[in-house]
Amino acid sequence: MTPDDLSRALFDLVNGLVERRRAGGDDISLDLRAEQIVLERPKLREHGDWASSVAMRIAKPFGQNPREIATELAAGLSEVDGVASAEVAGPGFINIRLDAAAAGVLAKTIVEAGDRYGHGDSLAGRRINLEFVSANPTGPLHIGHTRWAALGDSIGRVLRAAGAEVATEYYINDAGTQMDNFGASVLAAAKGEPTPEGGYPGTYIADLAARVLEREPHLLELDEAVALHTATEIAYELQLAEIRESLERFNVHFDVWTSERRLHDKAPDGLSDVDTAIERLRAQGHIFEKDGAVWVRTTDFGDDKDRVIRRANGAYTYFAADAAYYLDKGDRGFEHKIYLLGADHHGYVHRLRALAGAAGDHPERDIEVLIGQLVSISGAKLSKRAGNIIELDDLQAWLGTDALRYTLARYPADSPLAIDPEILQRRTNDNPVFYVQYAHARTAAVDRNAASVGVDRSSFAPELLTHETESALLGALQEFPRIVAQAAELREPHRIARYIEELAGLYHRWYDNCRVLPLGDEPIGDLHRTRLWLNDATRQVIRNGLDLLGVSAPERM
RNA sequence: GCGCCCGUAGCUCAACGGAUAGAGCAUCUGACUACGGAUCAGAAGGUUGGGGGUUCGAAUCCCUCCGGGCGCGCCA
Repeated sequence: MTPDDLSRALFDLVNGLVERRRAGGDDISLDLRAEQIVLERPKLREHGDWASSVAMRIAKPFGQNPREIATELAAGLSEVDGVASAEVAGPGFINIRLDAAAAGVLAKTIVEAGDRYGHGDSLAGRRINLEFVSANPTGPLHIGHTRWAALGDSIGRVLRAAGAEVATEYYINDAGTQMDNFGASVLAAAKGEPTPEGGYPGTYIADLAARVLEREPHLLELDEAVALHTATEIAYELQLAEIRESLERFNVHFDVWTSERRLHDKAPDGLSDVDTAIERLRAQGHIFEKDGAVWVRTTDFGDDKDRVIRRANGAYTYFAADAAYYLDKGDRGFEHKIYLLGADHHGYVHRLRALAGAAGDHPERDIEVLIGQLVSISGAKLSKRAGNIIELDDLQAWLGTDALRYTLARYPADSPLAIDPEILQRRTNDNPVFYVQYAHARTAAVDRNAASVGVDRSSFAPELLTHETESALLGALQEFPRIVAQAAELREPHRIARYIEELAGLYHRWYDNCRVLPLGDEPIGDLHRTRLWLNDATRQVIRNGLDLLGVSAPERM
């Protein structure tokens, strides 16, 4: 008996009700789809395993008191196989309780599904392009990037779990003046000169300069322009490699790395991707020229002003490469593009939407911009090497990948976040990640102990799982696929974290009340063996949930 | 000035338009010679920034005011 089975049964009952009324001459206009029959997990256990508010929703077209409708539906539900009881409560809620066997079989279902439990097809057939971090390759990743890295990677995992085909992408801004300033800074450091105007501060520049000199000992003997180019290229390569390594260590993977330069490269026909992109926008009728510059009429799509795409001096703006990249994503078959941007870039949202519109796509449907607010952390040491920023590498070394990733994924992106490093370092239930990981380690310990005293999985009797902590635990386990689907739909991985925290709590309470191992010389029975299945199922779901967040599920701690 | 985001317990934050707004921390009281006490049981803590509106029902949607963050280049 899954929630889907239950809502289907309820749907049939509602339809039956409508037909009977119509046969009785009532004119009821109700167009109810099965998806609209939502079952909720009541906050209070005494309200049953599942609850539905459908009677209140359809009361108006029925022209009838919601409690009367609920009473009829509840009577029908009580007859459904696996339903122990269905009662009317409050203004017209139907509270449903499953019988123990119907609820308990889930334990075996989960164990058999394994890593796949929780995965679904709610986004099947969708091809989604997910771009995040995309930090300039001119320095180390900082705390802001760290939040988007954790969040973006988890969103990718959740979308895949919901059946979508996802490409995670990192856009490398390796063209433009910031690269010139970067190279000039490195070269100046190599010469022992002070940081030039507009250059990058921080001792990491000096470190890069030393490594550049190692690679190219004759750098300073080169012609100035050649030296600048050489320094820029080698430092760029080293810095980008460092960024990739930081991300890999942080358990964040990108499928595609796109270089902005590549978009400016001339093809054999003399046209770059950027040139082609502008022509494609022109063909759509959204390009005009003014004051010697080339513009995109982004105001047609809600932007507050039109945007220059090619300056009067002939140089392309950042926006031009972005247009080319956007079109490239579409050409590679991604209809849906998600961008994860920091709050300081929210002014760019209208431009991106306008870009989609100007390219002939749907500006609302085909592009989605998620804005992440700032994150702060008290007591973090500022990176001297990178000029008073907080570095990802330092945070990771300080707090650990698991604690950091979990914490950053635990809150919705759109609210500013203040992290307390003291709590993250504690190994008690103050610290949610340890609370959840400990619950997992405990399931593993129970498993080991069960094996050592001979409790095996040779029988499964779900009707024995009657303790209130068991039905509570089963109820939560049942919910996991819906939580994953919802997290994917809303792009909110924090829902996974909140869920596994609740699950861990329910597990600990069950553990305190229901023993898997026999006590003293008590003989091993079906109840012990069945509880071992429930232990396995909980372990599997906690592990699957942690995996969606990129956090490890330790067997021992 | 215009635009986007936020305002919930002392703190950090939850809550598909649903029932008595929930967790953790901090505070107070309890439980180990029983599968890991890194745990569990309980107490206390709120006019969801203010005021209107929409409806069976609003922290959630709309309007307005107050407070905070961020952004408004032929920069990237």
